Amino acid sequence: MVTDGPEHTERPAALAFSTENCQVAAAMRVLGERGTIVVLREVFNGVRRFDDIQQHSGLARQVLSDRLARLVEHAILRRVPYRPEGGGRARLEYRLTAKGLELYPVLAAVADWGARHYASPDGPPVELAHRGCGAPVHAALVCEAGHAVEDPREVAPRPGPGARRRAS
Amino acid sequence: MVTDGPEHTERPAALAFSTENCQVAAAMRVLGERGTIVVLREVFNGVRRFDDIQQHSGLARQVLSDRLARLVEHAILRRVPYRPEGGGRARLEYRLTAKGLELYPVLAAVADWGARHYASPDGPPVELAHRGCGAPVHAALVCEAGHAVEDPREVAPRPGPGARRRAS
DNA sequence: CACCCTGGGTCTGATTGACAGACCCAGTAG
DNA sequence: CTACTGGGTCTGTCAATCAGACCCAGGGTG
Repeated sequence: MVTDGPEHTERPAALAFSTENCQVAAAMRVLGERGTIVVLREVFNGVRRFDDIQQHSGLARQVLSDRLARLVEHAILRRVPYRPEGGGRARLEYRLTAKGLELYPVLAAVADWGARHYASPDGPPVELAHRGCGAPVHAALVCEAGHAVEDPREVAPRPGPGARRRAS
Repeated sequence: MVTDGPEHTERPAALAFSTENCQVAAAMRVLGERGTIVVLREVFNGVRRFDDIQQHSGLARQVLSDRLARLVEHAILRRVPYRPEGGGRARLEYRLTAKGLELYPVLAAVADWGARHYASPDGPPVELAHRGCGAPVHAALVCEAGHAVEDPREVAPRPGPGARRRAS
């Protein structure tokens, strides 16, 4: 289906299928509001308290409040109360759930693409490292037969198990 | 840095660094507006004409117009005029550039996460296949030493070459 | 030639989302 | 008791998105 070839004379196959249950659309309903990915970047980088996230990300306070609430509601983040060791009142931090940690490939892929195309001359300010060996970590495409898919042109979308014909 | 461990008593290291040149933020300035990823989904799936994209995605026409213009401006998509074979007026389609194709890991990662957490009982309506062998393709984390990183907890963010101290 | 149709937009008033700044309340410490 | 701080919430203003209508250019047809 997706090639960059001369297919403009045929109706694309994808048009015949419904997008109602599309996994990309469903994910973007959760992740796609302004600032959500940036909030996740902060938490993945260890910045977990409301005010720290707000100042480091530059997001407006009630946008941040809304985004955090939604991420908690979707079980991507959880609120963890704690007491600072030097004493003082109970505070709150936001931590990733297992579901939230599964967003690491999304964040890594966005970071890789951003670094490749928009990095400053010095390179990106953050890189991901493999704890085992210290080598940098990247997002990649791999197939279930174990092949590394280096060229995006080797990927073809096709109808999946939940594909439904559009009523038209 | 990012563990889910008991680090809440220390200031997170990431706070000391500026986010001004962050690759995630830079990418999200391009990709993060409402509907952009969904537009890219359409084009990756072979839906390339304005009206087809509009109807299939459900986006409002001037939001779509704006998003397409921005994607063209950022050299992610290009406009290609063509003539239908049965005759008729010149038409336009939107095609991915090489830079645009490099977003496949982003789209795949989003799709994987969406399918895992929000798929309908039948499963996702679209899957990606490896042209060489036909096996399904996924986004994965790999390190530069060649290891597959299966557990997100094995990933640690660290300051990269472009890391800059915050003035505070 | 005139007329019609279609494709890729653009426009408009109404609704919703984001902003800066101010404010609030609860939990501590002194 | 007062003061301070942390995690929010509120308010008026501005920006983004919506549905529906409209526009214009490039064709084909009679």
